[in-house]
Amino acid sequence: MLDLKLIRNNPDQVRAGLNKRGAGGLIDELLQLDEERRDKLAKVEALKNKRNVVSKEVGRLKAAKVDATNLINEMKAVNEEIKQLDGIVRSLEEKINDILYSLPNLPQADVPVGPDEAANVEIRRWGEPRSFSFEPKPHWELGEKLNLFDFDQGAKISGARFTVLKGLGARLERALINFMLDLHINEHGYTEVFPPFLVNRACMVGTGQLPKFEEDMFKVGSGDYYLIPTAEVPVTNLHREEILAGERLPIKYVAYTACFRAEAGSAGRDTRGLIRQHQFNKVELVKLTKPEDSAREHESLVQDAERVLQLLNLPYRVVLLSSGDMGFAASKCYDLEVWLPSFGHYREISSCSNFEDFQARRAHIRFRREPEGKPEFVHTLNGSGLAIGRTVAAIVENYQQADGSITVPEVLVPYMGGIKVIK
RNA sequence: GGAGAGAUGGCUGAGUGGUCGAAGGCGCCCGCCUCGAAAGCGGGUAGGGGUUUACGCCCCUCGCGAGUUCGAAUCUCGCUCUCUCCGCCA
Repeated sequence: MLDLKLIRNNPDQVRAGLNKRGAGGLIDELLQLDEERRDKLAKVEALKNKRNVVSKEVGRLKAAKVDATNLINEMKAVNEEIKQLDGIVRSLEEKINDILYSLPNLPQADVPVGPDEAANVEIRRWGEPRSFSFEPKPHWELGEKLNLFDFDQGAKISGARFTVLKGLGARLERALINFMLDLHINEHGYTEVFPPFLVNRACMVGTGQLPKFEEDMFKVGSGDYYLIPTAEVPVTNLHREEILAGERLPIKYVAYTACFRAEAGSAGRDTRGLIRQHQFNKVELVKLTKPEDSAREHESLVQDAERVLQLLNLPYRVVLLSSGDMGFAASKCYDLEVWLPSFGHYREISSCSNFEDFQARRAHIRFRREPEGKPEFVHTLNGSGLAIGRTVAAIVENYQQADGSITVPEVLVPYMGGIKVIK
């Protein structure tokens, strides 16, 4: 959520920023509603002040056994007026909040401007895509042949976009989860968190999934529960409504969770294989930082995610997303794209975003620099480190042999119980 | 699921209709004392919103939401959460 005071004081700057994302149209309406609200608020607060003063006077008169009927009757009339004005103020606030909650974050100055991924900028590449002496097969073919995944059974027990992992396929999934967690915990200094996979609505609003993207979420039962689309939601919201001591920052969490996405609007895309599933596993990195540190922490978060691909020896590139391709809440976002031989190009495997204070303002996550200092909003960041299913796909495809077997990346062998080849 | 108890500031804990945003204690901050520290002494110490060049002033908030009243932390109703006991259960 953007700061209403910032919009009030710098409407042109905000409008320009939002226009980079095609979302600047509501600012004038917002300003008008804001002005009207403040006008009505001043009126109703003056009346409330009068009520408070007179009520105290009534108390004094009664204590002195003096009749106060006139004052009481006068306040009854004032109360009617307060009630009416309060209603107007509340409905104006609802309209203001509806707009504020629907506005995306402002892009940072160095974010390339453009409507979609065509404007993204490649930052760097690591590793050389392997040249095959044979025609490389897609991961779904290799995996089904080796009995690592079963797409038909996934469809039978659940539906489209669900997959059953079996045998060494399930083992590989679990090995990757443990490998990534260990790396980030032991070498990158993150604290492990294992959160619930169901969260309440306030969490979803806090990180920006709601109210705008309800159709992408799975809602559970009659209650207030949502299946998490990413660990970002529960982990960032750990500190919702809190004021943290400044010396605790930066806070760095790593969490393995399953993730659940309705994939509304993705019908027909990536229908084969592990690339786009309703349920997938992911190891997620989350940081809470002081505002002045978030840019630096963003870069180091990307490097922490890159380290996973480097250790797995998977070729990848880092892409800076354009203003139009970034997620709703992001101010700046790097994607890590891994080389997939079956596609013949790079494919997103991690998304590392700096949200600045956008989520913190929604979720009321603040900190105090000094013990007596004023609370300020933290900056929140997160990134996949990495998406497990896409990593499995990348390993299967990049490590495939002519005979259809898969070499296990060296760092994973201990996590695979010493198995070096999947055949 | 059944029965009962509770929810007040960073923590603890008073407060059952009026001057209470809230006593006391702890913690924290500033000062005095000290070579320095501790102890002691004095003062300060919630969040949000509106307004103001500023000092300041005003409004709201005692789990959340309604209601009664001129006036609610205090009374009424609903909800959420926590604790104890029983049942069920991985």
